[in-house]
Amino acid sequence: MNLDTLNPAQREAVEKTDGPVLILAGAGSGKTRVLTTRIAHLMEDKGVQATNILAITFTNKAANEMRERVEETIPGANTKEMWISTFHSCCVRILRKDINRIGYNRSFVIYDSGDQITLVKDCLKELNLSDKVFEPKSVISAISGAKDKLYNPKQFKAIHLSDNRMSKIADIYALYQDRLKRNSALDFDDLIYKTVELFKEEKEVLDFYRSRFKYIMVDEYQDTSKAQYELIKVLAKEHQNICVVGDDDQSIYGWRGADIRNILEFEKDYDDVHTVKLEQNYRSTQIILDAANTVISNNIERKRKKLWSEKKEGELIKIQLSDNEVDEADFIADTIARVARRDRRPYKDFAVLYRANAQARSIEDALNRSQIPYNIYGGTKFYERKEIKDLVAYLRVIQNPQDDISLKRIINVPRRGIGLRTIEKIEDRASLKQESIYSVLIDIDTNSDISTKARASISGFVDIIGTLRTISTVYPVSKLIEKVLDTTGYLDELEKDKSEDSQDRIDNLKEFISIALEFEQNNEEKDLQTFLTSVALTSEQSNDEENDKVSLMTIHTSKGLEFPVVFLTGMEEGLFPISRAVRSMNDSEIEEERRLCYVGITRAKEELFMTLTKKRTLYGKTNPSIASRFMEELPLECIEKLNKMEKELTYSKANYNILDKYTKKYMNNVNKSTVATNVKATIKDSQKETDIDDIKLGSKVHHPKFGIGTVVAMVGTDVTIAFDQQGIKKINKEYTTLDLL
DNA sequence: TATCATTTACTTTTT
DNA sequence: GTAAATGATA
Repeated sequence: MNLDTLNPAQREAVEKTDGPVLILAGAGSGKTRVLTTRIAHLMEDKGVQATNILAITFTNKAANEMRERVEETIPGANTKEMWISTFHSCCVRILRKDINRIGYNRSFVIYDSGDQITLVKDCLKELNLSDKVFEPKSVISAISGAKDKLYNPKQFKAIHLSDNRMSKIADIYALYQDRLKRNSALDFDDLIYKTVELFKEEKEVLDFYRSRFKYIMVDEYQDTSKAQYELIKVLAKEHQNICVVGDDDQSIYGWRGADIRNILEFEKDYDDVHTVKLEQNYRSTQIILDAANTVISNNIERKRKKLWSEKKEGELIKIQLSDNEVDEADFIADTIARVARRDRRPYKDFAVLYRANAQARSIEDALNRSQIPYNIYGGTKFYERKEIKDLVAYLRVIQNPQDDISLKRIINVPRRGIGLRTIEKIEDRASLKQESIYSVLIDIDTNSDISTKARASISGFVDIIGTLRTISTVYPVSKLIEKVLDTTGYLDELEKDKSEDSQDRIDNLKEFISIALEFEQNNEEKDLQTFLTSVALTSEQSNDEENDKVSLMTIHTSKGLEFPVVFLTGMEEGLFPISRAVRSMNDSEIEEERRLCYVGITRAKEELFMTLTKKRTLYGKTNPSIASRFMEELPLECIEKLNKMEKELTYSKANYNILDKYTKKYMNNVNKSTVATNVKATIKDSQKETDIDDIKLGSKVHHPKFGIGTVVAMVGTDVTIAFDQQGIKKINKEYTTLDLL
């Protein structure tokens, strides 16, 4: 194995194969190259068998890339025996083999976040808890946090004994787990949690994998959770041949359970850790690196490192201030067109990055206007579309009829006259008998409290599922899907409706069939269960990367990618760093935002543009902007302002306080008025309109529906009015006729 | 029970 | 601004 092309640090990281190794790999320092070379070195020079290697990544994409590159490095290597996979698919593989030892069904289904919400709602109903007080989303994030930290419901309850709300959530957690098990389902967090549990409880299983995985490598280690950390630790316990690669400065998934301490304290957790820092950057110009280094140096909690490059200084970072998001987008489109022409760059050299998906729209519009082709990454995912989820629910029920959540989703889709009342009755019966809904459906005839009509529909449904179940064992998945769409009448229903929307849905379903066909071609195991697993664990949409298009994505999504020209947009307080207005951010949240900014800057190879606006409309509300504090952290010698920045706009303590006050006041008004009433106060198509400028704070007005009131607040296009009879209401002045008194 | 109107939420999301 | 969830009505 020739290691001469590596730099000294990279070479050290490759050659130090035994014992714990921490590789701190800065952005663009060639870490994938180091990892693949290391695997090749293990096999070629150290005689390690492929079966003894475990390489863990976070994305399927990274796993595939790594496997391909190992194959390139050692042609003919038998990489099939090597486990190069994501945490989740690695765990599924382990669990499918042995989860029955801890009381689960080996043919479990995997629930996505949508299913989780449905299940939590069911649990809330059963516990008679309000979903207003216990918002399903926040309940799930609490449960997910608990699982990431390896707390079972009992432990979770014990920790939060003094906290009433949290201890109620612990009860929900307990029921939630119970229901998952009864449905033969695991959620994403369970995949990790249950594997750790399996290893803890079944020594035999643990020993098997311990002796198999003699060399373990973990990529993106800064993103591991406590549970993932524990999983690796327990596997590596004996041989200690564990190599983790990561960059604490690129830890941007703290909100998803990633525990940055895992990487910061790796040296404490293992004995005799060999640490290698990869600081030479092969990606960006020195100016871009200087900017990135300076910004990130404002973080306190980090391992010191400084990226350097042999590349030339390069272009200054250009900063553009626009009036609003439309102008910002136009600037981006114009600049792309100009630079593409000037430097003869293909469109795929450009990326437009933003903090929130909602920003994409205006950019899309501008690119469309300029006829610049683009690809959007992220947003609503393919598998989250209603029709796809319905279809997947059918497939799941076929594979595992115990899956109540999926069954309830499709029992009346398309409508077959099994209404809410009937379902409720069946559910009651199921929980009484501690059985699955499907088993109640099967002997529905013995059920007297259900109408004959409903009973007929139900046995029709049971017949359909029964037939499909029989077919499923012999048909390939693509054929099975066609059968499902056909026999359930799902496709018919869509075809009857001639709307554009339905045509889109039909196209999506066809797309799903071709995904199934592709699956059949690429996999040795072609059964339904394997297909469903792959659907659950894959979210990447096949964006045609071959094409010459500009890339639009969030900064999160851009991690690990690089582009010659990058636009970082919306560099404004409140948007980046983002804040949820009411609650101001704490230091660690700001540090994570700053790391995100670091990730964004370091995506650029040659040119970087940063854009911001004077005022921005987001979610239908227009607010004045203040420059992001990260702009102030850029070294002056690295930047060039394309237009003059106004003083009020720059980030400073004083300006920030003004914004803060404004935001608080704004939030107060919104809360008060929306809490006070549920009555709609918007009237469209009004004949005449009162000139809005005439209305001032304290004005007496007459509203056609609510009568006389006083204006107590005005924000954006919303007027909040205290009515004499109806209480406080928020009214959109653009759509309402108000008579000034 | 189905459909329409109205309200509500809305950061990021590798699996 | 907008999709999805909820609530009111036929």
